[in-house]
Amino acid sequence: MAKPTIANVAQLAGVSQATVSRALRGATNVTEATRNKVRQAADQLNFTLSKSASALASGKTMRVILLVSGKLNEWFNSGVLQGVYEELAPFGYDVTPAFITDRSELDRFFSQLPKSRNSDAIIISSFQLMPAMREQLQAIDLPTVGVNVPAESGYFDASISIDNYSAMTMAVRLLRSLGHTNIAFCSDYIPADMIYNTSQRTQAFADAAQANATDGIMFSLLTADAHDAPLSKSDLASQLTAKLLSLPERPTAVCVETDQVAIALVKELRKQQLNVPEDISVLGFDDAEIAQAADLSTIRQEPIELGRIAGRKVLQLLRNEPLEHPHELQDPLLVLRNTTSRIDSGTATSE
Amino acid sequence: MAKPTIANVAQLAGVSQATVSRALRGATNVTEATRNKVRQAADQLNFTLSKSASALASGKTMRVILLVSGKLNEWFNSGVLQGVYEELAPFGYDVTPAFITDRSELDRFFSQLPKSRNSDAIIISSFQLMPAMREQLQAIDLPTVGVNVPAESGYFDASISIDNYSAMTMAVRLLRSLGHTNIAFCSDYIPADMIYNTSQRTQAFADAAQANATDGIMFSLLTADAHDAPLSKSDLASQLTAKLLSLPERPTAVCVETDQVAIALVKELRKQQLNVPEDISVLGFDDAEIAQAADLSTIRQEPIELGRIAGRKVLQLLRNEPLEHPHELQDPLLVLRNTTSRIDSGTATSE
DNA sequence: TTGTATGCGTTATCAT
DNA sequence: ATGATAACGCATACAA
Repeated sequence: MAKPTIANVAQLAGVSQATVSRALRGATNVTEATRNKVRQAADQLNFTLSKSASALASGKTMRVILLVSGKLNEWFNSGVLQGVYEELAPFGYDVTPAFITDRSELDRFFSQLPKSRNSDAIIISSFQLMPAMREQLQAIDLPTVGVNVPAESGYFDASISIDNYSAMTMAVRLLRSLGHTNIAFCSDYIPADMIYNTSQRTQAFADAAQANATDGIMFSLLTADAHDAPLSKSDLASQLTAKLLSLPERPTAVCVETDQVAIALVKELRKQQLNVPEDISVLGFDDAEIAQAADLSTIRQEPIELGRIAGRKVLQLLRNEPLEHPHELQDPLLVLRNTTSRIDSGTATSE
Repeated sequence: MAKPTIANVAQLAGVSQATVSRALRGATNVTEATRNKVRQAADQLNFTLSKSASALASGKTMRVILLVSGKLNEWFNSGVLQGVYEELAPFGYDVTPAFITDRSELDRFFSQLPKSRNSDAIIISSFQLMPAMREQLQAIDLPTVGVNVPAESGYFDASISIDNYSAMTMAVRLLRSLGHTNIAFCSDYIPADMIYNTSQRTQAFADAAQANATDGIMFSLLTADAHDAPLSKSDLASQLTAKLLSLPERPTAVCVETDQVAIALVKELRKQQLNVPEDISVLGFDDAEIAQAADLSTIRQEPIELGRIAGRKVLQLLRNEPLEHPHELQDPLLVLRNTTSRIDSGTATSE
């Protein structure tokens, strides 16, 4: 038989279509006896329910969209996907990933979003909230949960984000207690219409600097210059190194927005005859696999866990369960490895 | 309006439902004038076609399943996903990832596979062909393309795989021409019912060894012992190091099945006072991001490209286009960095 | 080129 | 607990 339908199963089992439907979906009001009959018949015919037909009839698509900024194979994004999948798959939900890398795609996606009846919920990861998005976001009647999004509630039904502010505060405190009094923060160049949430770290660092400004600590903010094309990590690193070394007083510690850049920076610094961590401490952000391989001290993010939490929130929303804490912040974790150390007093001035 | 249907659009545009359907899907037999009318009406109503309804009516789900072994956030898998997505998304296909980590899941998945009418095609990545799978695979009437699967055709309509044999041959040749005459291959422990295709590399190395056995080169195969739980990479590395150093004659070069393990091995070797690459060369496999960060010489695999090729094959299959070369092998690329070097004659004997 | 009518495979409402 | 039947929203064969 080419493609058995529910009718075939019903006939073979000697019951009605409705009963087959009920039996196969595990509805309560079916005798175990008939349920077994039906199951047997279904097995025999190699039958499974058609998701499309179910979706059409029930209004539930059993799919949730995961929209990420940047490519699907990026460390953070693929981790979130994994986490989301882990939570949703057991309940029969498919997760449909979508990714967006530039502004025009973003606009197009969001302008279509409110119309879409092709998923039951949508998870949005690591997007800055652009004005244009806000309207669209509110126009969606689907459950919407954010991952690593600005915590301003009202746009997402729920969200889970890394607490960047707490992270940078911890970082600054750590470096201070290691004796560092001249700390820099390196951020990648971020175009104005870009979408990543990482720029929040810059702000968080600035705030932390502000909070510690009184006790004579020096802070500097280093950013790569704008370019047409995105810089390679090593070009970026050498540019940042140059800026670092041309400061009036060379910092003894550097926070870097991303492990990748941090590692490139360490390489570049060593090339310039600066010892890491003896002469200068470097602290990354993420704790991706490479951080471990490179023995980089870093602030850990856990994308899989974020994805799981997001997945669970989706499930609750879908069941109309009230969320105790719709918007959560996750505390980051400092991972100390081999690129940070106590300041070597005496070496701290200049080269 | 809650959820506009095609009927609403038809009414607003003053045409029939059929015309709306045709216009919106870009069928040829529609006047540009009416198409515009329809588009306008659709925009105004915030209407998009329901995938479920389309799928039901047309028999095309516009989705393709990507099944991978191991987690979605693994380097290889997420790369393949990205590549597949890049090719399929522009044509309106959703890609639905699914992953499988153990044998029982695999059995369940494959036993359900033939029945499923929930996707138009299926891409299967990095699975060893188990006997049980073969039947199921043949029972599927969906287009099926494999990524990094054994090249035995007949089970997949198309496939694209890394040429492991060629890779290992290249690796052995390279090491030989660097003067190495005692070469080892390190593989992770792979349970008998496991699914990864990487074990093929072991075989390929054995074959390459065979082919070069005549001219006095020594080969050894090192495998981690079986354990209940999978070993951590560093535990694995220290175990392999121990085996390596307890060989009658210590090899001067080692191929390692995976970058991750290779890097851990390098660390362990250095801890044991062996200089890499001066005393011993290490060659990884994959060229994941960590390989670059760790300056590891390695054999490059390009998962994104593999995914793209698989995606294109799916598209062709879906269009019933004949494939010139349904089953392709991709030549690997040697990437020389800082863990391989010419043998230091004289140091080559023992520690 | 456009309209009419039917069917796609389920779920859900209402009976029984 | 089970059965009959009307949606669900669209695509397509056929007619005009």
